[in-house]
Amino acid sequence: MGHSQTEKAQSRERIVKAAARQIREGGLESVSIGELMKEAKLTHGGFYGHFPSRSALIAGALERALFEGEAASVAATRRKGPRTLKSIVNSYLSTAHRDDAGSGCAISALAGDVGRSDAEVRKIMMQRLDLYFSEVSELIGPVREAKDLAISIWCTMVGAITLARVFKGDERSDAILRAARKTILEQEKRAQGADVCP
Amino acid sequence: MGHSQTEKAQSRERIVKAAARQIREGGLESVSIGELMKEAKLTHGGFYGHFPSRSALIAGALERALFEGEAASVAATRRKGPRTLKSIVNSYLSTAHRDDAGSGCAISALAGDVGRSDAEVRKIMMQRLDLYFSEVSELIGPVREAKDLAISIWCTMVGAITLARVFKGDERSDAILRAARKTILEQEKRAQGADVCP
DNA sequence: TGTACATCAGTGAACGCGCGTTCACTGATGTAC
DNA sequence: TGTACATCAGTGAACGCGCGTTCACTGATGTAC
Repeated sequence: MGHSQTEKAQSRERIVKAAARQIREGGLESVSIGELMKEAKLTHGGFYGHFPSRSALIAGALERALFEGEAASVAATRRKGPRTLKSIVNSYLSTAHRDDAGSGCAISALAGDVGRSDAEVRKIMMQRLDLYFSEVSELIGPVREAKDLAISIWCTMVGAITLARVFKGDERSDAILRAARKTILEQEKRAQGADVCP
Repeated sequence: MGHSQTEKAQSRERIVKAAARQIREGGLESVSIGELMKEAKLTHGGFYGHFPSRSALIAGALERALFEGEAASVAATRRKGPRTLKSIVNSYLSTAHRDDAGSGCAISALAGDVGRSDAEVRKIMMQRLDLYFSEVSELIGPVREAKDLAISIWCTMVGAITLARVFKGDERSDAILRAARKTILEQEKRAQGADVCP
């Protein structure tokens, strides 16, 4: 093996990709360097040519997982026309998303773990969440308190996926997703018609 | 040391109590038998006189954590008069609860971990969640879709505490709790006045 | 009441295991001449 | 074009460490007579 930048970069890519999936499936602490390097078709010793330590990898994997999770959501919604709050909520609170944590949103998969992690790791997720809050807020439109509603909607979505996964394999799991979808979409309607009704 | 049932039971109590706190602070996997037994003023070998394995302890600790978390909520609300949805939501989504995961609700602390655990562990949390959904549903009152709203409110509460912990130490953390409280209490009002307005 | 024995919660040394990390080495490729 | 050397991504043995678990033992208490 020579030293083309491309080949090393491809190896690193395989490592990070495998780690980004692993942490979403099994949690931040579920990554074993031996297992990870096998998945990347390398041996364990080579790991330290790419990352200074396991914890540096985890930070990188979290960033990647957040990015991939968002990309998956965009792909799922764009397929069905413009990206609206309704299309985001419906794809986020889908059984497909619940059942495939490994390629889904890293917030619902890892917010609990990240809340117990150090400031560096929490900052990575905080920055993403800020983006997401703003995105939803703008989709709600120029309404009083759109930002608060956007934050609350994100809380509901994250809580719903998390609880639906606790109930996985049970009919109550689907009921949780349905209840959350319904409530969120009603809130959006009321917020946008708020100047009309009372 | 003799063999009074009381003394052994007290030891077990110290072990479970320490574990119930530990899992809420550090996650289900954060329990080390050595550390745990030190906290319980015992040596590590004695552990297996109380539990057949580490995973049996974790199931027991989760049950205990759920029970303690609910007791803490009841204590916090009862202090201020009757237990209403408003008092529950305000104590649940308080900075005190966010900042003291170790004695708080085990759902927000551990739902993410439990979602990745085996069926036995998930069942323990599922049963508790069913109770909580019903309790909130009854507090909302005899309204159409009270159960769905109760479920959705629980999703919002769990998501809000989880995300507020990601932002801990930052002003945005308080903003998340505030936004969720506001939205939930508005939803309750609308649900109960739903036959009036439109 | 006093002695001998049974019980059993807890002790602590020892075990095998998997882990993160280090490091001397390999061998394929790129470069210099 | 061909040869000698430099580079460096990846290899795999070895390390120390903490972990869950086992087990022979201790010693305080309860019980039998």
